[in-house]
Amino acid sequence: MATLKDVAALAGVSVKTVSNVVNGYAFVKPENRRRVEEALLTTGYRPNLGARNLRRGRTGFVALVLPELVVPYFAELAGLVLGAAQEHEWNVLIEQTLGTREGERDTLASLGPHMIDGAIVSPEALEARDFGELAPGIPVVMLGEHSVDLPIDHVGIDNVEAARVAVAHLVALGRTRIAAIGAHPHRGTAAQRLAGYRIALAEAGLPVHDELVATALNYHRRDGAEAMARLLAADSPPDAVFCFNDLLAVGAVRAAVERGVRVPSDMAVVGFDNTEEGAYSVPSLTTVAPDKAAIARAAVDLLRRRVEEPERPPEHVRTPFSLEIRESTRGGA
Amino acid sequence: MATLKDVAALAGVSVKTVSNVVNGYAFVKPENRRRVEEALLTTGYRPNLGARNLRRGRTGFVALVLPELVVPYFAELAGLVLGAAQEHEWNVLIEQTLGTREGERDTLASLGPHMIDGAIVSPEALEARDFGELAPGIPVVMLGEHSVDLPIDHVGIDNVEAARVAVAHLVALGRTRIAAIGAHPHRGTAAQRLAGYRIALAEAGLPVHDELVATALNYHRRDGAEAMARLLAADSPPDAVFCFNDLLAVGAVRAAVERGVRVPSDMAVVGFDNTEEGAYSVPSLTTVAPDKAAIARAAVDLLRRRVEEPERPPEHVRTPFSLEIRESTRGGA
DNA sequence: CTGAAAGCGCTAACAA
DNA sequence: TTGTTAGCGCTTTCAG
Repeated sequence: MATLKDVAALAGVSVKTVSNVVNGYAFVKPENRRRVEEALLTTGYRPNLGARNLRRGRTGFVALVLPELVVPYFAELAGLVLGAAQEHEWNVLIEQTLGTREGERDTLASLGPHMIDGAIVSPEALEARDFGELAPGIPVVMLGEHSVDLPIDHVGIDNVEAARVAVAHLVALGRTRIAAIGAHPHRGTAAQRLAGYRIALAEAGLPVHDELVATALNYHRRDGAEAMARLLAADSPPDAVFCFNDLLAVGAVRAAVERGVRVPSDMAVVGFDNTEEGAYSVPSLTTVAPDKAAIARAAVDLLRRRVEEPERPPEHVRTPFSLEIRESTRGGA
Repeated sequence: MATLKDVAALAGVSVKTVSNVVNGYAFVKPENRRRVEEALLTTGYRPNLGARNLRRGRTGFVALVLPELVVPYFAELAGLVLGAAQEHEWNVLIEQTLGTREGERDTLASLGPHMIDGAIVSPEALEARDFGELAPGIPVVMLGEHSVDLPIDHVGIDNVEAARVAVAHLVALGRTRIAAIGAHPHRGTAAQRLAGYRIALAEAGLPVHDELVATALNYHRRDGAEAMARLLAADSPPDAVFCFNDLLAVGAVRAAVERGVRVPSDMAVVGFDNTEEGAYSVPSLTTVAPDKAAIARAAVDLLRRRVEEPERPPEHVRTPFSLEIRESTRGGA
């Protein structure tokens, strides 16, 4: 593998000149430039980015730390982050934490402060205060949970309002026993969505029945199915359900259908995330649609700004969302 | 950020000793070890992996090059590769090519031979011969398409046989007008699955009707829906369809249902990939289930062996698959 | 405009 | 057992 030195020797110039050509420095004698370019070609020189980075003190890598790639929301988001990062000439290192706190700690710790220029973290189990000690000196942008008190850049939607809108939609349909699936003791977003749910019910003058709030310790299809099974087994089952993500909703729909409960006539279902899966499922899923592309762009952008200017005050970017109304709350197929 | 030198100064020893302690070298005088460990702690030293790698000549990174993370099969596979790589202390850099040939070329080229120890590539548009020139000197393991003539490590299932088994299942159900969705002019796997489809029909003494073979230039849900719409609009529509991936199948089911065609009674559907989505869709999807964990493990393992021993003859690992029979070809819901 | 040389932080050969 | 030192390949003063 040819090095700068090899090229210089072949072209009969110093490494400096070669370096200048490679890095597009303007003032190089045309004759030298020509010879260097020729030598570059014949050697098939490729700069050693590791060495360059060591010298420059940056790596060209950012880490994207997320719970699980099998969760479509994260897969879609990851794809968008990859694209956004590419525009800033960043390569993305994806790390799965599997949602455990150790996973999230280890990941950030193991990369060390040297291999990455920064990290975009979508925390699940991680607590706010972990961040400081965890990634000392690593610029971090946080996704999802909104904790204004933390001095960390953050991007996400207004989860309370989004949940409120979703449940208000069910109310407007005339549903009165509206359940929620996805309550979770330690997840900030879960708490916020639950709050939105409660607000919507209160606004409608509907009581909050505790037995209609189903906990889900994971947000997979299976958990949604199990939660729905529990709700249906109760004395007076719900006539609608707001699920805290699309995966839960898909599982809930499946469990309902298996028991002969028709969606949406017997049971209206709203999800959250607007994954492509939900748009094609039968029935298609009404869902809260965060602007994922905006989230990805904002996160990468925020990270870039923080890298360039480490001392700037942390920023909280709120991205838009909409409610995507589909068959699971309509008459349709 | 503390360096080795800082630690050495603080502990009153040489960098060598500190390096020895950090790297777990056994023979260090206990007294020195103690002092170094203390200095390590008070400085909060973290090794600069970039520098270490520059010295060692390896990077600790592997690239996983795939078309799109929004495709659940790739998301699931990526998750498994991440896990398998972790066991070999590799970090994974995920690159999306968006299925274009340029994307695949650029990706491999841009990383350069220096930032990654190797690459696992799931090609879509890339042609066999591209590989040599593309990644000169980079150890590469190829996923998916099986091209024995290429001197490159490779892992995948027997696509011809898998397709044959899938279609034979439809035949056994008594279906006689069995369509295929997913024919593609340039994809090796598409050609193989089509071959398996033809073999199964031939074995059953069924004719191959060209109008029952639907092309799909992409393998997304939308493409499946469109293909199914075309098939249903024909004079004598099929009574079963074999889709070359689950996404196509999901789209096909949706298009059928929208037109009042019942699955499976009017139209049996088989997919390919065994994504979680298919297991929870309504009706749940019969599908060819490749052992994705085995693929991920084999790929990482093959890559490790190639990195260690660059001159070994290329290997072709064939991973197992099974046919997962669910509601879309059964009586069920 | 270009060359020589220092040095990013680390490992390893060689000495002591 | 530990210290000294030479690089890994690159960028970047500093001279010239």
